[in-house]
Amino acid sequence: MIFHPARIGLLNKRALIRQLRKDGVASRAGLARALGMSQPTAGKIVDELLTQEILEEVEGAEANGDHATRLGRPGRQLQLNRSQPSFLGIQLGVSETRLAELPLGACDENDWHFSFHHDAAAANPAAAWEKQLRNVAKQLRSRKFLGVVLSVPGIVDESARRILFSPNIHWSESADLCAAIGKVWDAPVLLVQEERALALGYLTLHPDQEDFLLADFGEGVGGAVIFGGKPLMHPLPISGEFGHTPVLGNHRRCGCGAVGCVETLLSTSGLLKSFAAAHPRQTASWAALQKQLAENGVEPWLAQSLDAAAVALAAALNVLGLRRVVVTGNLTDLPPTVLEYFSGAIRGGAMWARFGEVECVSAPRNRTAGLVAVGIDRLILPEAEPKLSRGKNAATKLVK
Amino acid sequence: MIFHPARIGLLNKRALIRQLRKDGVASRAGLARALGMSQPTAGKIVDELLTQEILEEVEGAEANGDHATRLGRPGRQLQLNRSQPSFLGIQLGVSETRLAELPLGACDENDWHFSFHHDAAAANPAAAWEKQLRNVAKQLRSRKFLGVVLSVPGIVDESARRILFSPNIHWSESADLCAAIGKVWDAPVLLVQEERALALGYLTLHPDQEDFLLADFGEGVGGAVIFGGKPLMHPLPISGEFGHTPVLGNHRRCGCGAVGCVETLLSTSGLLKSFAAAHPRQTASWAALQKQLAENGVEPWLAQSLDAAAVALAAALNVLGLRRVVVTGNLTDLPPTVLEYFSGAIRGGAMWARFGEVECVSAPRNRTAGLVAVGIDRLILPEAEPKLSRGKNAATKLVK
DNA sequence: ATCATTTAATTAATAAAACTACGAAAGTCC
DNA sequence: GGACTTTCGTAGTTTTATTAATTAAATGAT
Repeated sequence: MIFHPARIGLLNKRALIRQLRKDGVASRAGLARALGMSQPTAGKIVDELLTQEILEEVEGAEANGDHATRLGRPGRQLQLNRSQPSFLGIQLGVSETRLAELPLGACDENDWHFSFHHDAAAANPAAAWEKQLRNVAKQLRSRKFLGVVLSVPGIVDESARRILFSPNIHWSESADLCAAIGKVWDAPVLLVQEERALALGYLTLHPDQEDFLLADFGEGVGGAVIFGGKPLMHPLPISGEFGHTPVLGNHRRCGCGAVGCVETLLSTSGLLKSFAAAHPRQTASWAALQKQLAENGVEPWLAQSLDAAAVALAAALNVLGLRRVVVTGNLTDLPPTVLEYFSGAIRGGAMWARFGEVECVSAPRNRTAGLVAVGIDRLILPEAEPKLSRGKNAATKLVK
Repeated sequence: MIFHPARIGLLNKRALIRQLRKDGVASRAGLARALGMSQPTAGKIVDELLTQEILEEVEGAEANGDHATRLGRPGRQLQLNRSQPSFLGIQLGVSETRLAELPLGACDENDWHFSFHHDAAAANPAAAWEKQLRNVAKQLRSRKFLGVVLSVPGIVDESARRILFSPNIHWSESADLCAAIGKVWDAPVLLVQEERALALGYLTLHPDQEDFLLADFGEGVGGAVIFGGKPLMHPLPISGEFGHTPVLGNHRRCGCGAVGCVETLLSTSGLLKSFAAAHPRQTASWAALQKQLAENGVEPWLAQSLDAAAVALAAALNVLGLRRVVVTGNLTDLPPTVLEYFSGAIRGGAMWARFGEVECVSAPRNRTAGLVAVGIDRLILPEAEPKLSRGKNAATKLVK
């Protein structure tokens, strides 16, 4: 990326919004201080964002943060616009799609306003899906959005907005869901890999934690890395996929086509399968599993699976130089001893544990916050368009 | 990092030098084209770098690259200064230290001009080392360098210039080697983790390959990641350490304090140990190992070790979204079947192998090129000094 | 109640860096 | 030798952020 003056304004604007997302509420002066820019600059950016209705002034708010002062003229506090929905968030689940109208600021809670079940038996599931979308569209208060953000599990090419591989929602691979959404709502459509959205959601709610690996356990097992406060982006449309690391000695077939993946052991169905194998007489239900583990602690079959996943995670931590794992999904829904064991196993393999603390925390899934973060990053602040800069000189020359 | 006009010039200068390192030789116009900047800008930057003697004009050279044209006024070709050494490179090995005077451009070959063995038995090994440095200094043609770059194996805090942990050169941990160098040569001293230097060296010689994981096998086992043409930098002073990922079922003690690390299986000594265990009657020498493998192919004991390392690497590839592994060190010194087996094992665990090509190539170690790359990046172009920008406003305020 | 103090926000002038446009220089091709 | 093409440098413009100075709005002491 080449920098010219016309571009750097955007970068500072981006930094300011990011800071404001961290602080929640801040004044022009506070932002300037935190970012190391001059007050006139911060003021000018804020004014611009106010006219765009991306920010709004907040009345009764007091300055928070370290620099809380009582003296002097009080700053006019600012926040990301909460008064109106800016984005439409859509979560494509395995059997269900959920939708929510999302304002730019403050979506701590995971309240999805609409949902419908998929009709996988339909002749054309994608068409049926689009029809249900239209149905929802009628019920929405707002017609117009800054953008629509769709989160999808599996392997996703976010820039090309294509679903490359989705073992549990196969029908979504051939369908161009973004195009379908574009037909229903007249707004730019963004596609996000699900775990990346979860990681960004965690980041929004814990803005101080700028480096971690999020590991999500559900129908599948996957993850995402936040590195320096930003999602680790990748040359390939694949990343965070520790769940498809093979476990030596494990021979279960995985949905991805390989054999022995971590996912076959620790996905919901994988856990139940192992549970059933270890306790043939019990009903292999999630409730029974919870009860069994609550009574007996981490049984050997589970310990082995956790050890294997921990090695894959530790390998990633060691290579990336991270020290924090955030666990979401089904593992957080089992007795706490399970997560304790898992934490210990990760620490055992993470090299940094020999020098300092390695943390492994559990967290609820925070999709909405993540979807908003994606929308802000990619729509409000169209950061890098290297084509634009490069194309102007290089491309025309080449054509010629 | 906050951007103001005074800063962005550096970024473009950095981009230009990087491009020139890629191309080897290029004209002002060619650089402007490649980088998408205007010709006046490129010209101005080049002029500045010429007066600093970082670049030099080259006489008889023809334009190379895709855009080779015969028409029009021929461009004056430029290259990184080769006519005089700019950096002093020092490689701290286990038993030996090697030194080389390095020009900015063109150090394809690994010719080290000076070397000496360590006196580990000395009462004060660090002082003995410094003395030997002085000895070398007398023999050097050049007294004055832009900088001295020291590469060290182990765990290194590059910004603090401290060696935190070096299992094979323990005496280096307590000694402040950079300070010692600073006493001998009056120039800024940079510290680089060895594998990172190797990775940067590979990048210099293969500038088109911007994303890969380098895995080095020697006295220890370690690696480094190049991500988007830059070394993946890390919040912790630790990264690339796939060698210290535990292998389930392996109980060898590792120099790092843990048990079962990959390194205990695939370091030179680890390989010989396994070889000896598998063939008690043979002499456990490297030559014997080579011979045995050349005759018998990859034996089961080796296959197991390679499989384990491959899983750790695959986990990292999957999480990072990479598709290329560059192998250096002792593994490249064994019969080719070994690397073939290893490649296959990595492909088996790398998820991208199900969708496209995963490459695993071997390469010689290229330290000198890496040391130069480090010197250029950190000395000639002092990129990010967030303190500077931030401190001016924030710090003074706080003090006050 | 008034005034000094402190912090916030705005305005004006300055500096840095990149861009476009134009023209001179230095080759090739006919 | 002239037409053409490409390179390189100069001049003037634009964008952006900075510093310095000014106005605004609160607290606290006399």
